[in-house]
Amino acid sequence: MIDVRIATWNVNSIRSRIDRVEAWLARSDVDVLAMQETKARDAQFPYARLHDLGYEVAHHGLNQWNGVAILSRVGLDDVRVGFDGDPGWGEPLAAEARSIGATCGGIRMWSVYVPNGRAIGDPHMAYKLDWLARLREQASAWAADGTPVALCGDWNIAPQDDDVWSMEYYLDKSHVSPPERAAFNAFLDAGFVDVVRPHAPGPGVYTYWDYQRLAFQKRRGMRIDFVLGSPSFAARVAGAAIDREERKGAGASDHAPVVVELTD
DNA sequence: ATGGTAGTAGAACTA
Repeated sequence: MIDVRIATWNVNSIRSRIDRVEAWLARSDVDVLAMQETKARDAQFPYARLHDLGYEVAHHGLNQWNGVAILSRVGLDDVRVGFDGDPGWGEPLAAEARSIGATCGGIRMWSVYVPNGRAIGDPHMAYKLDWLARLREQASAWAADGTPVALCGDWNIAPQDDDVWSMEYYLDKSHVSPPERAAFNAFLDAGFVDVVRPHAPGPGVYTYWDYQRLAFQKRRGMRIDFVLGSPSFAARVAGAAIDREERKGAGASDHAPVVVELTD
């Protein structure tokens, strides 16, 4: 085992964000990055520029939507695209590019982009809940033998009232509904731990701010990006932080990177 | 005020 810095970041298009991603990797010094919403097919992904920074890269992208990747400079083995039981979407029903796993520095990393339920009662909401239930089943199995597992990504759920800038605003909207929170809490009940919250407690601590209505400037955000660690992973967490500085300025993603430091 | 921004696209869809 080695000391490792891992991170998760919804980049909202790798092709439009590659300059900022490169600069952030250089100054953040992370060893492993789980990326979501690359919005690119594999053939469009800028592998070479990330290789030049010293990272091995596994990407899964089928079209202009979704897309997930894992970057690592501490090994990238046993890459797995998707998980058993992914309910899929569309006609014909097919798994979207929302999950990829790899073993990096002894950690089983997963980059997950949980479906956006859009609205209460929307068919996308049922898909989201089903997708999460299936992922939880698999995640429990991955961690059952004591393997350190990290489920990293954009969960599109704000599990606690303090995780949104206004519960009044989100009343009866997606991301805060009881079924979504139950789907998230099922991971905690299964033994996974939100390893960032103790090091970045709320209220007022978020990972996502809408591009519209000056949400970032008005501090109107949501905490929806999480690293959920299995017990053996959580035991090694020495620190964590949300890099809200990266949300600033022209050309920022609407999500901030979330960094977790592990010790031996 | 049923808006606003940003991404993929090259019109509308997604978030």
